[in-house]
Amino acid sequence: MNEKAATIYDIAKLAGVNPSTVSRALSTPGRINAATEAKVHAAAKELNYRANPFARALPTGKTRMIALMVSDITNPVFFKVVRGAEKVAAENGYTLVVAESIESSKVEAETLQRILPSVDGVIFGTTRLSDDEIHQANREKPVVLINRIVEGVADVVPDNEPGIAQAVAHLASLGHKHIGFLGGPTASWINADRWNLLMKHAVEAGMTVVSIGPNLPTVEGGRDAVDEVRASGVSAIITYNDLMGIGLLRAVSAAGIKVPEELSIVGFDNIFGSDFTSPPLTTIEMPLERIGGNAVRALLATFEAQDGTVPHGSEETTSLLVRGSTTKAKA
Amino acid sequence: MNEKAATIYDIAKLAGVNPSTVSRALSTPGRINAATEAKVHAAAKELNYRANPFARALPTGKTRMIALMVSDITNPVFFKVVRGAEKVAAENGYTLVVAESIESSKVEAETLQRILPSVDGVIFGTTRLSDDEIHQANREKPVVLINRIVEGVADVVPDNEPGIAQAVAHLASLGHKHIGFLGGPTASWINADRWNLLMKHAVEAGMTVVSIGPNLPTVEGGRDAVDEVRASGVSAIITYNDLMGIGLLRAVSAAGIKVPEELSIVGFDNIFGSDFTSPPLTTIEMPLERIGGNAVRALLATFEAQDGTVPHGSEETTSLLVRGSTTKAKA
DNA sequence: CTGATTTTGGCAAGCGGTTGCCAAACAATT
DNA sequence: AATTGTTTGGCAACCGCTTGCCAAAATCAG
Repeated sequence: MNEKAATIYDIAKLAGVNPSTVSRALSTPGRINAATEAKVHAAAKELNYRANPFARALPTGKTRMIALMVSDITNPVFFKVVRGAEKVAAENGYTLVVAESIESSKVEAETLQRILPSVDGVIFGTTRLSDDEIHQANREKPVVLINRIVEGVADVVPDNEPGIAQAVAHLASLGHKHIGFLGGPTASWINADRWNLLMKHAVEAGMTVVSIGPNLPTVEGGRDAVDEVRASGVSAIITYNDLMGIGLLRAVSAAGIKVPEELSIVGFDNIFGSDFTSPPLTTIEMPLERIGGNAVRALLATFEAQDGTVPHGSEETTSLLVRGSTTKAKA
Repeated sequence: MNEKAATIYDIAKLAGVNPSTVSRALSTPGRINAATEAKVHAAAKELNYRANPFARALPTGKTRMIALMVSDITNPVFFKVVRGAEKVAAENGYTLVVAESIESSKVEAETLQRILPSVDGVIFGTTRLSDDEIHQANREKPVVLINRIVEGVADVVPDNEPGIAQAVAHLASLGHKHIGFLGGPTASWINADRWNLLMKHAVEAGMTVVSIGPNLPTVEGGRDAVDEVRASGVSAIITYNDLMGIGLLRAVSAAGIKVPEELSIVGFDNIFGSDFTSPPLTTIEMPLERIGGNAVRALLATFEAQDGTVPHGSEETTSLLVRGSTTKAKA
């Protein structure tokens, strides 16, 4: 429980050199004589030395830790994002701190305050923070936003358009004329983006499209939309996310409406479990793991960039994944 | 991006006192005069002071960070564990670092080495590490194990027995005589525990029980068991976890076997999505969120305990959650 | 009102690294 | 061989906070 870790002073003594030499041998390869360097490394190995990250962080200000803030860690959308981020962070010798804001901007702000001093930068999953608060954070430490665009702040947002275009084309080819969009959080940038793109493509395809909700972006939110969906008379509906799609699918089936024969449903994200339903949910896939990884890469890039430029967007894209919840519109 | 944070020296200057007084005012309430303390607090507020956690960690050795190691962060079993742990950690002013070992003991050992110096203690979700490696880690920093018991190391393991007893009783009351257990990782302590308890209770209930697999503890692992399950002739099967249960349910249905009429299936854990299937999976519920929270509490307790005692077990228990995947055995 | 006791707050030494500066040692140049 | 240029590695200050020690100030007893 209490083996005291070796310090550079221990190594210095063992190797018969000055602590500063040890420091340089370990963190500035080439700065000192190769033979001395080898001797120091040998001593370090022998003592099973691992640098105290705090002692290192003090003078340099660099902690090699990155925070990833998510609104709800039990939301499966984040699983793969976290994995992708964790993987890239570890590859680069960084440690990822995952924090949850429990869908509350107050908690999020507090957590941010608690964590900010400990990390070199922050990635916001879906944040509830205002643009101002984000700018404020960005003034202290580099920030990367996932699925949101704020002027002057780095972001990673995949292109929603291909997936939506494909989904619309898919529904059009199945004869759907009047479709719906079950909306999620109105404050959400991505919700607006998806809705706007859907309108654009639906109109271009000669369909009419209506907005339903907005509801909570959860299974319950989907379930609660069944009356409104039914009342709207649409033959197909695209939901803000899979959670809502799954909730809707299950509630609608329970109400005796056949999916997909009487109602086609398209989700968004391809989360874990979206293929567990009967029928399995047709969905627009987001490359979540790559998004998480790219967010970390973007953050690391801002660490390098002394010119203050911030990376934007992403080469990532979305695409339709046709499963069982869509079929021909009833004649 | 670069606003330099205020230090206790800035506060000291503003409040007209010595830095050490500031330090005491902030971290040892009552140590100094109430008026002075108030003055310091006012100054701190004004400068928007937040202590540099690294500077604090250096002399004290306490980082107020806890690591939670999980084998696979995309495994839904961990979502709630992480949430519970994060919540309790935050409540106590600790920051949770979640690390993933990608189901590899090599990665796990490396990650552990990287993280250990930064944290006050470690919680192992399902670890692949050997008892020796765990003891080694426990020698450096306090360790808490979830779902595993190792001599001399603190653990949080809920009682599997009630849930299994209830599941057996449930199946017995439905007329099942010959049941199966689809096993997961053989090296897993909890897999053995579940199997042993199942044998005990099945025998007591006058049933026969066979072990099938072991397979991977994933949806694929469940899917791959369909032939063996079919060959075994069991009328009901309990799977090591829900992932396997879901995989089996879907594969078996796809093969034309009706669930639950021809085969009853009981999962384990009640993970996210286990109610998405048709029929929804009957499962033995684990109080995952509480387990995560209790693991953190256990760790915090060892921080306090100077006598080196380690907490064991948990008041948490398991219970059967009957949904749609179980019914009467065919006559 | 004086001596003893308790409060209060300053001083300074760390915690374990990093790094600018400099001198000694060595190599290269004429 | 003398001079200039490079390496190499030691010294010491510093990062921001904590804490043991001590003296001055305030409080309490007698």
